[in-house]
Amino acid sequence: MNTNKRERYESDSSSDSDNQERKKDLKERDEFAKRLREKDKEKTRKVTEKSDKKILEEVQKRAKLSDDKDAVERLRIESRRTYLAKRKEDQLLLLERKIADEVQLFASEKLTTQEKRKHEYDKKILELARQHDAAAEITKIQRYYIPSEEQTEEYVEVDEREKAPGSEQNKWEEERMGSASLRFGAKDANKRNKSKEYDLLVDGLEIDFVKTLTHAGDKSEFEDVEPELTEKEKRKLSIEETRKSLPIFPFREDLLEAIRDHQVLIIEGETGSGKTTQVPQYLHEAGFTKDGKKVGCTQPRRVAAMSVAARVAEEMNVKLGSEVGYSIRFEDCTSEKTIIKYMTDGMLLREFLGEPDLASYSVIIIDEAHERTLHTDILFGLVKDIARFRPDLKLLISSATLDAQKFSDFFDEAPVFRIPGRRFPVDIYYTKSPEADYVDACVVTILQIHITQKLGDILVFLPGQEEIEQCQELLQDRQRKLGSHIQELLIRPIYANLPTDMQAQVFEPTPPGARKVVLATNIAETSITIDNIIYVIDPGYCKQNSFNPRTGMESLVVVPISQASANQRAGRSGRVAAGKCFRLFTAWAFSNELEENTIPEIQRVHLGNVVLMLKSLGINDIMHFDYLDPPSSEALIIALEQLYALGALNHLGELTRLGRRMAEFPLDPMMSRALLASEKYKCSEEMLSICAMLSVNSSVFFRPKDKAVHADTARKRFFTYGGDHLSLLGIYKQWSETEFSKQWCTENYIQYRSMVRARDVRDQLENLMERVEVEVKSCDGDHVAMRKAITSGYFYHTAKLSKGGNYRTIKGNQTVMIHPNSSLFEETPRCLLYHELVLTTKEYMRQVIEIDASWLLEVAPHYYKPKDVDETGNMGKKMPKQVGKSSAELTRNYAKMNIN
DNA sequence: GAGCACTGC
Repeated sequence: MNTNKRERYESDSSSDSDNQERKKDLKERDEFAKRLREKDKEKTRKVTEKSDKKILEEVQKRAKLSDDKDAVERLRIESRRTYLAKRKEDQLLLLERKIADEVQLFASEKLTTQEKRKHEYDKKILELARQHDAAAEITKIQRYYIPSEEQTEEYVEVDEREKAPGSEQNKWEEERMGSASLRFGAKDANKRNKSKEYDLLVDGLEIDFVKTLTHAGDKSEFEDVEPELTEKEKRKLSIEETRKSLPIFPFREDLLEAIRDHQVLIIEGETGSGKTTQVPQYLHEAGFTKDGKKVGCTQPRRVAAMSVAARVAEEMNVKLGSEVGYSIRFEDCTSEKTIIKYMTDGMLLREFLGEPDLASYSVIIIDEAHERTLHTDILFGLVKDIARFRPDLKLLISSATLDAQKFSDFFDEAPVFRIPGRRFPVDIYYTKSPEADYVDACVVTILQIHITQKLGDILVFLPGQEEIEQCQELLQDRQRKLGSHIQELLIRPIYANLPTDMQAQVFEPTPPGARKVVLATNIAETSITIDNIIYVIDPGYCKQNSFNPRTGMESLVVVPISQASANQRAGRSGRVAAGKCFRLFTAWAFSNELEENTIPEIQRVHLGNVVLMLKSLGINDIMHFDYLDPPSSEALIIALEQLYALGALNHLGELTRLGRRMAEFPLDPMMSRALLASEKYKCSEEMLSICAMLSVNSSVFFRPKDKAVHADTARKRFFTYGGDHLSLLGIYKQWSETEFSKQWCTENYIQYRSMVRARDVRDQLENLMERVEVEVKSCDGDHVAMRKAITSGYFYHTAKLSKGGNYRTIKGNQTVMIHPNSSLFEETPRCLLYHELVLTTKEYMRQVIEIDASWLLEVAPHYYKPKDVDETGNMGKKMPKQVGKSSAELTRNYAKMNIN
C-alpha cells in the first residue's frame, strides 16, 4: 500500500472521526496489508517448471493451424510472388511515412544539421524512386490503403448532408453509388453460360451489392508478422534478418528518441508492424532494463501474452521464463531474471495491489489499447497517476489508428508515433437495400460467392449459436438441392461453447478445389485467426450482455455492431491476399446508423469488483477517478452501496479490514464475502468448490441436441437437497473422487473443459485463503452452514413467495421465476436465495437455494431488521401462513424422493 | 419448460 497516497486521500475524513471501532478496524486493515507485503517479499519467485519445449509445442500447435500446406500452397506461391514484387514498394512507403511522421512529430523540435540533411536525403530518394516507378506502373501503390483527401471529403460531405432536414436515404444511395455500382452474382453468371446452375439456385433471390471504397481494417494482430512467408521460408531467414525486415525497423532510432524525449508516447501501429515483439526488445537494447528494472507489456488475452513472449524469447535466444517471461492467471512464467514481461491487463492490475507505484518497471506498454477492455481502462487512470510522481517511468500506449488522438488527449497531449503495417487491400461491398432476414441473406451471399468468385475461404459473422446452426441447416439444404452442380463447400461452425474437437475442424486445411465457409460468432473478430480467409460476410450484428444495475437483471441482446467492429471484421479477409468484405447492410446504414465505436466495457458492466480494487489501492474518490470514459455515476453509486452493505466499506466510504481481504479475491464482491463468511461457519472446503463452480458460468452441463433427454436425466441425478449450489458442490466432489476423470464427465454429460477450469479457480482461491489467513475446514456436509455462508454474501439476492404463487425479489419487489433447470423448479419454498437474475424468455432466477428468513437477521443485521421477518421466520407481515412449503416440508419431500 | 456473444482476474 502506498502510504503517501493513502494519506493524500484520507486526510479529509480522519480528522472528524472519533469512532474508535472504525479506527481499530482501519488499524487492523493496515496491519493486514503490511503482513501481505511481507509475505510477497518472502516469496521468492520460482522459475517456472513448465519447460520451454512444452510452451513452444503449444505455440507451434497454434501455429500449425495456419500451416495448411496442400490446399493453400497455390495461395502461398502467389502471395510470395506478390510479396517480393511489393517489397520494394513497401520500402518506399515506409520512407514516405517516415518523412511524414518526422514532419508531424518533430515539427516543433529543433533538428540538428545532420538530422536535417538525413531528412532531405530521404525525401530526395523517395522522389526519385517515385518518378522511376511512375513510368512503369502506378497501380501497385494502391496495394495499401492510404486515406486520400478525396475520400475523406466524400464522407464528410455525406455526414453534412444527412444533418440537413429532409435528406433521404435512397436519394443519397443513388447519388453516392451512381455508376460505381458493381453487380455480381446471377446476372453475371448467366452471361458466362452458367444459367442452368442458377435456375436451381436462387430463383431471382440474388442480392445486389455495390462496391464502395477499398480499404484495410485497422486492428493490430500480434502473430504472423509476415504472413506472406511460409514457415519454411521464415526459418531460412535468420532471426536478425526477419527483425530487420519488419516495418517498424526503420523507425527504431526515431522511436527510441521519442521515448527518451517524452514520458508518455502513443504508438499508432497497424497490423503486422511488429511493434508488440520489437518495441520491448528495442527498449532492452537501449538500456531501459538496467538496474534490475523491467519492461512490462500488457495484452488483453492470455494466448497473446504467452505466444508473444515465446516469440520474443526465441528472437533473443533466451529461455522462456528467464529474461523474457509472461504472467497470466494460473501461470506465472517469470523469474528474478525477467526483464521483459508480457502479461494480461488484468494481471498488471493485480500487481498494483502489491506494488502501487510499479517500482520494478521502467517502462509499461499497454498494447491493444483500442480494445478498451475493462482492465485496460482502469489501467489508464492508474498509470497516468503514477507517472506524475515517477518521472523515470515511461508509458507507451499502443492503439489502432482511429483512437490515437483520444489517447493523446487523455495523456496530456502525448505525441503520437505512427508505424505502418503490412496488409492487403479489402474491397468493401454494401447491399443496395437493407436485408430483413440476415441469416437467409448470408446463405444467398455465400452461394453467390461460391459460384461467381475465385477460390478462397469465406468467413461469416453471426450473432450466436442459434443463428449459426440455422445458417448451417439452410446452407446444407441448398447444397443438397444443387447436388453436383457446384464445387464442394465445407461448412465449419465455430463459437466459444463448441466442444474443442469440433472447434479444431475450423483450422483443418481445405482440400484442393473445395471451399471452406466458416460460420463464426465474434470469437473470430479478435480471439482466433483463421488463415486463408479471402471473403468476409458481415450482417452487422452481435450479441451483447446488457446489465441493468438497478434491477440486477442480465440479458443477452442482439445489437448492431459499431463501425470500428465492422472494419475489424472486414480486415479479417485481407490477411493472406487481397480480400473482399460483403456487408449485409447499406452504405448509408454504415455511416448513419452504426455507432463509431463500441461502448467501452466499463460503461456496460457491474462495477463492484472494480470499485473494491480502486478502494484498496487507496483511491477513495471513486467518482472523480481519472477515467478515459467515465461510467455513469449511478453505476458507481450502486457499486459503493453494495460494498457498504457487504461491510467492505465503512460509513465514511473507507475500506475496512474485511474489504481489504475481499479485494484479494478475483471474484464478485458478493462471492468473496460469502467465501470469507465460510470461516465463521467452518465450511471453507465446501465453499471453495461452490465458488469455483459458480465461476464457470452455466457451461458445466453439456446438452447435445440429439441426446437432450439423456442429458437432462443425467443433470437431474445431481439434484441435491437445499438447492443448486449444493448440486454443483456434489458434481465437483464426485468428479474429484474419480481423480478428475474425463470419462466420468462424458458419461454424465458434463463439460470436461469447464470442470478443469473450476479446478484451476478452486486451487487459486485456496491459495488466496491461506494468504488472507483463513483456515480451510470442512463442515462434513452440514448444508445449513453452507447455505448460511452463501446468505452472508448474497443476502439481498433473495425472493419470497407472494400470495399469487409468484416470487418477488425482496430488494426491488420484482416478479421473478425459478429457472426451469433448477432443482427447486417444481418446489415452492417460501424464501429463496438466487445467484443471478437473467432475462431470457422470462425473468428467471438462475442457481437458487432455499433459505430460512431468520438467517437474514443473523448474517446481515445491519441490512434486515426484526420487523422485516415475522415470528414464523417468514418475510414480511402480508405473508399468508399457508402459502409455500416450509423447510421441514421440503426435507420430507426430498426424503420421499430418496434424494440425498 | 429453456437456450449459450466474448474476454479477464
